[in-house]
Amino acid sequence: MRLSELFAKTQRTPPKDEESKNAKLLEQAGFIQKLSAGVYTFLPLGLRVLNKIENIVREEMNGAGGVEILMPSLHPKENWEITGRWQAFDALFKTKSNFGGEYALGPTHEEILYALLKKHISSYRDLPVYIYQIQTKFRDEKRPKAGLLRAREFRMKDLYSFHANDKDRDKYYEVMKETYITVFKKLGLNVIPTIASGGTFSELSMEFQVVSDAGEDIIFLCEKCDLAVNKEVASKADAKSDKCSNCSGITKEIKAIEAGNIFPLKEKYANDFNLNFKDEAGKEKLVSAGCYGLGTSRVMGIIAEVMSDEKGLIWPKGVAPFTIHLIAVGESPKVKKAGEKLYVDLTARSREVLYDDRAEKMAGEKFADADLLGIPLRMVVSEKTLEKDSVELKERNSETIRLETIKTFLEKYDK
RNA sequence: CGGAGAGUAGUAUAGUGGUAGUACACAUGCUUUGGGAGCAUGAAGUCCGAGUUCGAUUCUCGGCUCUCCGACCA
Repeated sequence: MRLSELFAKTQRTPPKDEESKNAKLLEQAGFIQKLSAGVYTFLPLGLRVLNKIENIVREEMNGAGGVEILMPSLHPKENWEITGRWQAFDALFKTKSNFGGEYALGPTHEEILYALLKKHISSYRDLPVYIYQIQTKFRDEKRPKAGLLRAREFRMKDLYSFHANDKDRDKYYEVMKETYITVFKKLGLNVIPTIASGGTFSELSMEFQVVSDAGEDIIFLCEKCDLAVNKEVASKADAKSDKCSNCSGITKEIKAIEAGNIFPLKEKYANDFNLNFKDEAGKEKLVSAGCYGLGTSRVMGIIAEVMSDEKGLIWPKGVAPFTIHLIAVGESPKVKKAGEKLYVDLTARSREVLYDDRAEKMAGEKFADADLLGIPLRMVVSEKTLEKDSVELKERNSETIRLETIKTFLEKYDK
């Protein structure tokens, strides 16, 4: 993409109506734009990051046997009355049709998926199934905050697994746990699997926490055996603030952000929806389920929150909006021509290049923008570099600048 | 939902009971081209409503919005 074609501008100063680091940086760099509290537009660069994140998640879910679908956001009131959550779910957005009928804007999709599956599950032969979607969720938060970390409208991957028995379900829970660890690694995030509250229908669950002062959660992490327990369930899990319940090591109290959460649903909603199947003996049984959530837009916020310096964002390679930020310095025809050619050649080699071809911009501003946008590799072409048929290369997370001939650089991507 | 703070141009800000200023961005022209350039000209703004006042962007009240702290986060 050419920067001259990117309508979304960077700001020289951070926005005054944001306090959190992720919102400040992402808005200043033109990745997102606030519409109202907790409601953001994803601008071209931000959407690219979000898509990268979601594609990594998608790939891993598929790898774990997940089958993708897309459910509606508009949920008939009736579905939510079946579980009692039309009243019980505080953050439920409710709306009405002008022609009759009330709806919820989906904050989670058990109410829809269980109803859907009644048509598709009737025998143990139909199980297990692993169904997921990546979709926009709505939660009427009393106080949205911290940019993408707690929003009213956000993106989430939610996978639901359905099993013939608890043992099978527990096995898949472990599969998902490993899958989540892999996913976050690919996303470039260090997560701490943490024992947490499972809410009303299961004793415990597992959260994937990222250490950050911006976090809303406090976890107890053992320095010796790496056992982590969310403070909210410390007593339940027999964890203490200073001593590990597992190995008697010392625990630290750390602030963290929840990036994902997996937990058993057991038979709770199967009971509400009467979702059952015939086992081998022809006996009717309730389907046992698990639920696995991962906030993809929140992950984008977390990365911005924990990976940056005073100059701007620093994206991990896997989720960066582009792999190369190409800058043409100066306006000489020679440089312009070389820049164009590099852009075309690299794009032809499947490199994702953001080309700063803005003729009217000073070099300084281009460099400042490159730092702000945080693309992993900066490539500069100028009169000076062309004297040696070269380009200048600099990683965003390093100060080292190296010169490499254009030929050598391109050859790396030939075959 | 309780508490606190803040709303002035696209962005960031100054200021005043009496014609609203600066910087960047924007438009036009000339100059400039390796870390947010220079000169000139131009366009663009006081969140909404009521009250006080001859006159309110400024004072008072109400509302709306944003941010932060707390509660909540199934």
